Amino acid sequence: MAQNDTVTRILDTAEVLFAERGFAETSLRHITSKARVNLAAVNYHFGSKKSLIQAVFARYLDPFTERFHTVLDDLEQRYAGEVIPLEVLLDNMARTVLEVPAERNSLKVFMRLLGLAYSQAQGHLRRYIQEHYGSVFSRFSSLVRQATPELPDAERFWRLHFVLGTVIFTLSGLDALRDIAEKDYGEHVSVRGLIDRLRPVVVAAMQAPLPPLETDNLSTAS
Amino acid sequence: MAQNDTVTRILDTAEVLFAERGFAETSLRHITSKARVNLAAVNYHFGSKKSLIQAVFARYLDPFTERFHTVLDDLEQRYAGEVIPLEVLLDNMARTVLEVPAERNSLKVFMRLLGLAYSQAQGHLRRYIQEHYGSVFSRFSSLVRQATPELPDAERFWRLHFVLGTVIFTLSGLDALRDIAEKDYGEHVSVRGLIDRLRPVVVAAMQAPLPPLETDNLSTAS
DNA sequence: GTACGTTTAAAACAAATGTTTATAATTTAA
DNA sequence: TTAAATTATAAACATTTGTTTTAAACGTAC
Repeated sequence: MAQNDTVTRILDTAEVLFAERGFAETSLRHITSKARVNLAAVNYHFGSKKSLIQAVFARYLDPFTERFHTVLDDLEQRYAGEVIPLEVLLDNMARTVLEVPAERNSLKVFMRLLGLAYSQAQGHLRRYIQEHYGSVFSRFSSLVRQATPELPDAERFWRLHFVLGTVIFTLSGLDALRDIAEKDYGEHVSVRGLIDRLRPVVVAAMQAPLPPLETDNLSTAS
Repeated sequence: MAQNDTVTRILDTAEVLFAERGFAETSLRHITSKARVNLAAVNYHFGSKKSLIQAVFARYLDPFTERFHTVLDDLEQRYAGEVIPLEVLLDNMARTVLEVPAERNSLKVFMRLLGLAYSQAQGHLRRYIQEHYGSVFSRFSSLVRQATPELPDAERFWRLHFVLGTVIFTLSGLDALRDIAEKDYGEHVSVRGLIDRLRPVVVAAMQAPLPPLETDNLSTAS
């Protein structure tokens, strides 16, 4: 057995199980038995379950950030000081997101993991992602800022997260939704088809008219 | 001690802890100790942890569906055969969602629970919600259909879920986002303020131009 | 081939989990 | 007031969890 075969097999199995059932609901014994690997191997190679979770993310996010940085480099060079249009930015991001997991297991797993990273407690994960990959997001949102000068900063911040919510929520719950869509509308939808559907919606969301100024600020509900 | 005091105290504590940490990450001992109630009380009053989770949801969703049905009754009567405009439908739904938890703990908890119901495994919960509250959603989406006749059925289906994703994702992760927004833009945002921000975005998303017809269907990625 | 660092293996550990049981306390009704 | 039903309590139960330990197998360089 090659030296890193165990590590790879653990990661391959873990990412699928995590995506299917969440982090807390997936035991190391489930992972190791399905991967046909000894239980202690996880702690030996990764140190702890937390580190394993982080390693699963790193295997997607490391190549993604690297590629996305060069994509942004290319764009900045091509537009040479000119403002990069919003749709170009969004399209390139989508394309990069699609490319990275294409070689590996599946995009579905990746998006589901991203959704979990948001929704599950796992404070250590949020910290890890923020710390290791926060800079790419900063660079991207700075470009988005130049592309949407008409938006107030706070408004753009919220809309980016609105859009992020749409994408992650949809793609991470894709399986269930796809089943319904296929049953009710007899239509098989691929991930790429979904992204074609998302594009006009996302662009329209970012370019929606500004909300009316809030005159009263006597908000009560927390 | 009043007879149902224990039940109420368990529910009050459980919903907060569930919303903070998720279902699997919240132990019955944590709930009962914080609620100053005996551990066995949960199994005595609710039967199991799963049933407790369902009861937490029922306490929000039962009054919501009841109210929303009468709201829809009123609307149908007021528009008497005429098509109810999309914005009216969305506004009324938002208002109903806001009203129900206003009297109780907080809207934040409710939305966070909804987000968890989607993202956590908890197959029993999805089944429970579908079975008990599926009819309201059916009625609502049928009205949305009449309000957006220009949308193909499948497209409307997906856009409704896009929008649902935005709202649940944003409101369920509200705390973290609000902290950032307040720190970076020095702006305190209330839930109602957020909904004012969401309204134009949601409407724009639903009315976005249709995606181009997909000519090639040779999708590869799963 | 021997010695040494690395990896795998089986077993055991300590802690935490949901649930059940047996008993005590309390409320309810007659 | 007393008998019965309901609710609260403490303890124990049986699993499951992540982690550690100890020893065996493996590979590699001298």
